[in-house]
Amino acid sequence: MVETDEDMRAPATVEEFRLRLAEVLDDLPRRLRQCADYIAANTERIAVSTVAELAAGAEVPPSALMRFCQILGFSGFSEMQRLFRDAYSPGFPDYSTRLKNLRAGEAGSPAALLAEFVEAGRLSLETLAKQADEEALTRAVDILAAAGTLHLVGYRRAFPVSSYLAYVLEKMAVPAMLHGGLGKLEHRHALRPGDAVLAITFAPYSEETIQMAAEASARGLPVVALTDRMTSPLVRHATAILTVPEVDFGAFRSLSATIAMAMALAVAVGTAREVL
Amino acid sequence: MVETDEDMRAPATVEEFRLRLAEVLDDLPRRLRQCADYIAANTERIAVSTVAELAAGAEVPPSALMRFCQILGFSGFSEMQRLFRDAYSPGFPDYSTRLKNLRAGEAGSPAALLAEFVEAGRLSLETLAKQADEEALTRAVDILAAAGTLHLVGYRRAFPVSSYLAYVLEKMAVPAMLHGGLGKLEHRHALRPGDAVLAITFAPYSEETIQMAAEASARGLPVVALTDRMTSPLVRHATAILTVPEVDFGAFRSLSATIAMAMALAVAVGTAREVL
DNA sequence: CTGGGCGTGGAATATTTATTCCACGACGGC
DNA sequence: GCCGTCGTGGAATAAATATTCCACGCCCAG
Repeated sequence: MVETDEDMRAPATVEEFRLRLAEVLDDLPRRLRQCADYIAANTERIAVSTVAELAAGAEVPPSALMRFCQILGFSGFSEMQRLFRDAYSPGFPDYSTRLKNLRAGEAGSPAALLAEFVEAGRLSLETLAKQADEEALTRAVDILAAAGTLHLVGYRRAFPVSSYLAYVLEKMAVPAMLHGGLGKLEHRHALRPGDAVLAITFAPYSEETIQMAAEASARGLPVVALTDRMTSPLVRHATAILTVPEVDFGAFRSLSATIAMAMALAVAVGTAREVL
Repeated sequence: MVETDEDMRAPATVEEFRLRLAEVLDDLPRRLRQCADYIAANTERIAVSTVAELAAGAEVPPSALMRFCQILGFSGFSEMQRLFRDAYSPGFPDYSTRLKNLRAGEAGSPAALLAEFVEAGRLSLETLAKQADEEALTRAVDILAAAGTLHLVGYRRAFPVSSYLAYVLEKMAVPAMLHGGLGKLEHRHALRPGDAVLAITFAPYSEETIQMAAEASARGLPVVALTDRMTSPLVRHATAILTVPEVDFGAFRSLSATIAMAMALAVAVGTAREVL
């Protein structure tokens, strides 16, 4: 029973545990690697889970997780768990308590800011869930699924959303073209018959986006608008209108709801097109 | 089997649990009273202890504690424990499974998809609030506030985040340079002494981002990593590490938590710099 | 006192959970 | 292309843990 190249003693603190984890990470076979990843991402759950639960989370059989514990230097899962159970400090039982705690820090502290953004995002999502216009969404999907190339238009704050859409659509093999953002390039001539435009803008609305939408609608191309309210200047040019309620924190917008909407749109369009 | 004067259903939340506890406290025989006292004082240990351990703590035999659980309305200790384990970290282990089914099941009406993305975002944000590392966040802010130009590195999925950061930082008059994303330009030579790098990447990690971080750290520049887990290859090059838990489904990631973190970072850095 | 009900502890049992073990299969070196 | 090694998953087993059950004794009412 030689201790080949493995460290014999088990980590005694959570910190040691992390180090050990990083240490072994590189040369680990597939399944054990999965364990390491999952455990690293969910360390806090070790204390309150069973082998079976963690193994399921990591998508490995329990025996793999068992071996993993041993490689880390523990005699088995129980020993590893004991480490985390002992170190278990009540943490923060539930979301609202924790949020209060974060906010309580001096105003403007990074943690307090984080709390505000998290809350803003959550509120936005909740509102979106309540008041989403399903009909408009379905219409938008139909339009985009039927079109040739999709033109994604979004400047400034909307650019992160449109660029993400471009990425996701590409993954789904949907032809899409990203306009706006960096190079201020004029792609107007790229609009071709059969194409559709997905225009994204929020107050204060960007002129370029509105013009693009206007141009497309003048040429008879369908325009899907993703914007903040029904009074948006985009509305007059749009064939389908999706509004997302976004709660701002100061001048800063969380984008959570917008991205959720954009993703739903993208995936729906992607699957609809696959079928065709 | 009459339910004399006892409430039949078990508490469903920690709050309900506390109420129930206070409610029964008064008329309780000696041993059960001891249980109640001990449990009230050590509620947080329930999630990570065995019946025997808690019983020992309360100085009662296990069977007494057992009866106590039942009086509270639970079927037994296990059920009570489950309440606290779930409260500690809400189960999204089965979440990715849910999304898989959604795709496989061909179900996805656009509205259903939207609901899923909303839920994923909400979950991500809550988890972020619970397990954010305040210390690391503060460190990251200090580093970035003290630096010259900030280099934002994020390809693919991370690009929306870094581009949003670029936008916000510009608004706050913080000198920042956006790398990666579209033009595949090599900006490596742009790194200058006194600068700092904010690198963003998630599994599967993009090679370019890691190289950039490596380069910076080799030159002695501080690197802040915004990534998904502690096993990220970015970790070895980073001066400060921020991890965000994001419910993730192939290419479809809600990004809510990531953006919340990024925004908090940007605003904190912006205000810190103003003061200087 | 004395009988009945209730609280009690501990021992027996059921159940869950961890851990070991081994046969199979892939992979790489010879 | 064969053999040895190593990774793997699942089934068998061991251990821990929860849960039930019952006999005893205290206390109070009659």
